[in-house]
Amino acid sequence: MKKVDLAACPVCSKLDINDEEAFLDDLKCTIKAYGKNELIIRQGDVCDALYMLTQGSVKTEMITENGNILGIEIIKAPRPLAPAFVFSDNNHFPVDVTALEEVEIMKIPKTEIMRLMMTNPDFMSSFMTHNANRTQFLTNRLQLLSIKTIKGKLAHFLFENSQGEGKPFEINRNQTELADFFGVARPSLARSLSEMVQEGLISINKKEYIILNSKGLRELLV
Amino acid sequence: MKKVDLAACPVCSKLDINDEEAFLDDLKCTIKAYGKNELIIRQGDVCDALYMLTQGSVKTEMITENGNILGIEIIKAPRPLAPAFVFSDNNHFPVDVTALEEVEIMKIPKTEIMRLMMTNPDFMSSFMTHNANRTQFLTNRLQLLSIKTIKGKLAHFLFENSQGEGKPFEINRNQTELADFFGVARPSLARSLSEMVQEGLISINKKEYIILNSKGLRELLV
DNA sequence: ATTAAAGTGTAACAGTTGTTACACTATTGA
DNA sequence: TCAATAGTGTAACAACTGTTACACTTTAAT
Repeated sequence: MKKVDLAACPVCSKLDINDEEAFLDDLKCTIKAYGKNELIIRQGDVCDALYMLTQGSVKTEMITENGNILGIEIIKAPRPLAPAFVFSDNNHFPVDVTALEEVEIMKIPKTEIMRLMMTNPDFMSSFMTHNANRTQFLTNRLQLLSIKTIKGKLAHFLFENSQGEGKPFEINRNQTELADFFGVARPSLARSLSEMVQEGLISINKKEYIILNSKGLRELLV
Repeated sequence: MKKVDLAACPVCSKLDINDEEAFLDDLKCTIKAYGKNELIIRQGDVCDALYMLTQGSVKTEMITENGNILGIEIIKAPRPLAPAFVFSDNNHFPVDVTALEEVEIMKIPKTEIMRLMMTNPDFMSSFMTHNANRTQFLTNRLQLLSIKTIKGKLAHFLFENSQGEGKPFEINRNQTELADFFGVARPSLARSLSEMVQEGLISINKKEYIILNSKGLRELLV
């Protein structure tokens, strides 16, 4: 079995690394590989186990009832996928999960997770914290979506990623992906971006952005 | 101390009821009362304890950066408030919490929660499930917000609450609250509602709604 | 019963976003 | 190097929503 970097995983980081092999040997789980662009999990699938992404990276996206795509996030190994849903009463996945490259998924039964939490306080604590952080992530998405104007969303998003006025920073999404992330149409996003550049609020060079006028940018949030 | 209906609380329901008194006696916690319309928790407050709503009801709402209000939900006792955030790395409350009537809040330190989870597997399981359900709730909110048209949101919302075509059902929110819930302007919501009534899709009498044409209503989601 | 407050219906207009279409540039693989 | 593909810039118009304003109805309180 390929070695997994347990220490890098948010829910396993506190495990005693010396026990790692024993830990993995004891664990009853199955591993499955997926190719690039393959659909790993479909929105609505029953979630009866913990899906741990051990190799590669995936994207998650929510398909709304009117067929639009709402980008959620990009996840890199090692990290669990939607861990909270293993325990929910209505245990269905809320998103589509698609492989961005060659991917390996470890599927750990719910009973095993329960056993780990019982016997391993550190695992339990990490698991709780990770789920709490996921909730916070969703809350942030909610906040972003609730900003009504595209420029407002952009301002919020740019402030979140910037280190300060004048300092260049990278956004590793293209316009189409950004538009999906915001839940808006691509040409509308492009229009807002070019207007903000014309107004001297920001500058854009490929995927490198600079905030030129944070005061003016902040006014878009008012 | 006023008796609390532990069995009705989602995270305590599996506790042995015979131990209830001992459970509450052992628990190191403080209780505080709030009056109607009093602000109990402010968005951004540090969350270093579990806030358990033991009496009354509250509403939670998110204030966006542009000052708009996004209604989240109405919570009735007994239920914990934002339990997941006790364990998050950035443990700040994501919402304002306001008392809708006379309210009592039990504040349980994080260390006590940890102890309960360690010593009481049923509590742990309930706590996990409850947090998972909360995540699912947020996901649903996200899905609702990501529907772009007001009529689409309404259709989604009405289907969610209806028992079927022709069967009346109650919506216990007025138009202003519904508009906040959807994150739209009140007159815009009223316009959409009256158009949907005129088109024969639904009927409205005070807070009683009926879906008259579910086929037509479903088309608003496409 | 009367008054104040809350909630609803509606209109006109401004503003923002979506849609569609097409030209152009950049990137990638053969 | 070339061709194919992906990504970007932009325009015109339609569609939808927000804003503001005001009349009206219902509810709650005194």
